[in-house]
Amino acid sequence: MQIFEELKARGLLAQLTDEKEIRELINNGKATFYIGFDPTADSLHVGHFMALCLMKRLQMAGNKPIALLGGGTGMIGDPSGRSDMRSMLTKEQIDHNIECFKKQMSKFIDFSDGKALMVNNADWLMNLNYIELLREVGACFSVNNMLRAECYKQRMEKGLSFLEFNYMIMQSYDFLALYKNYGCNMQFGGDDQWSNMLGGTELIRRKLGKDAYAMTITLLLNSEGKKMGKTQKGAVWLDPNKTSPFEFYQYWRNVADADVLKCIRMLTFLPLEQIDEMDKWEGSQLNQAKEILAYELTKLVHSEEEAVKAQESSRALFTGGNAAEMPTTELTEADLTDGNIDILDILVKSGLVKSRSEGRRAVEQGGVSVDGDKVDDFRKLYAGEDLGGEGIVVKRGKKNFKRVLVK
RNA sequence: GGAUGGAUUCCCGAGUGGCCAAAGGGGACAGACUGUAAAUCUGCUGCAAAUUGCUUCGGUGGUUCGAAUCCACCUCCAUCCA
Repeated sequence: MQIFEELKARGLLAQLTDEKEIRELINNGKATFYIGFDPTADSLHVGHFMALCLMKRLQMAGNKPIALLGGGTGMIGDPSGRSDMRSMLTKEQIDHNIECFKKQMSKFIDFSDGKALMVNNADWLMNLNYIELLREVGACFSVNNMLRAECYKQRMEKGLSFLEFNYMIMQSYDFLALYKNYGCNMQFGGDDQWSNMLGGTELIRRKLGKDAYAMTITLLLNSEGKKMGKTQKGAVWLDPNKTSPFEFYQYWRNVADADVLKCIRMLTFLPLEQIDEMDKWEGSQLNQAKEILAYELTKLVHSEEEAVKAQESSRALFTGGNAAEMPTTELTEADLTDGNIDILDILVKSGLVKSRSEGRRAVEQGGVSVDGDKVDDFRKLYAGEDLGGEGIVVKRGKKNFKRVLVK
């Protein structure tokens, strides 16, 4: 099966400007394509991971990827799919985030020997001259058309600043610049980028009279239509310091039945035949599929070793046993009062709850246990000595565990 | 620049001088049931030394015994006019 057919079979393809041409190019390894990443945070997340996988797949098929870091576009902020304005990032934050992105990306994509490129659009966007840009590029855009673009629609009610309105123009200019400088003839991205990407192909056609192509991948939505990879605490990060491999594993272990196969298909590199086989699974058998999903993704993002550890811990914890590998909080003597610490402090310091009030509620509702025993008094004290060595395993709710020990 | 309407807790949204830590809904969290799923039911949802105290209704001042609520100024947003 060729790459284009594989992408299609995995349900990754959303919209394409020219299906025939794109298939021809990527199946024959003739595409030089780019995907843009705006440095909005200091770590990549699951959405970026999908884009990186796409990059990797296409690279393996002989195409040349360009990872575009949005040092310039990050200064503006993409309004697509947003109901309100992004908070403005400073130049320093953006530079820092870019450094973080670079490190993480190098783990996935082979940038050696020019097999892939990494460029920063600050290199050409920051030096643009306003009048020149308006004459050169501004003339090619119809405001009427721009206003019709899907990505601005939901902002028409809430308000859209001129700053953000220009995002599309910057992204289009990127495509033009990459086309000219690197012969980049294709742009890929999430489906929410569609209108921005079309802006680029249109600009290239007008300025150079050349054809360029755009293709979007399906956004990973759960059965409720919400973007996956988000928890109430925020995004599921790829940085192990922001989302530990165990938490990462657990996120995927807990996806809804309706979403497992879709995730396996779209996110893992497992062969399609094997996935089709799993597709027949039903009911509680799907639990196995969830384990596979969680294991495979943890392996891809972190390492095989981390995946094994996370899986073992997870199994042990949920079958009532004790696990060696689990998020741990180390306390010091300074956290103790007269050699003791109360349960609420333990909960707060381990991050299992945000405040003592919340911890108190959790205990009152019977949601807290220590080493398997339910805690029924929120005033309960623990002696420092009891937390030495292996410490204790504190559980809040069904799925939040933390080992707590005193050094 | 002018006119009008608006900003309330995670989100939507009620509240127009005390009975307001603030209705209702959504979400989140916890419990029951389960398969670490979904659905359903129940509880809960500012902070704390917790039958009490403290801090919150865009910001800053003011009126008042008492302000989310009244007044002044400011900031931001929407709609219409330029």
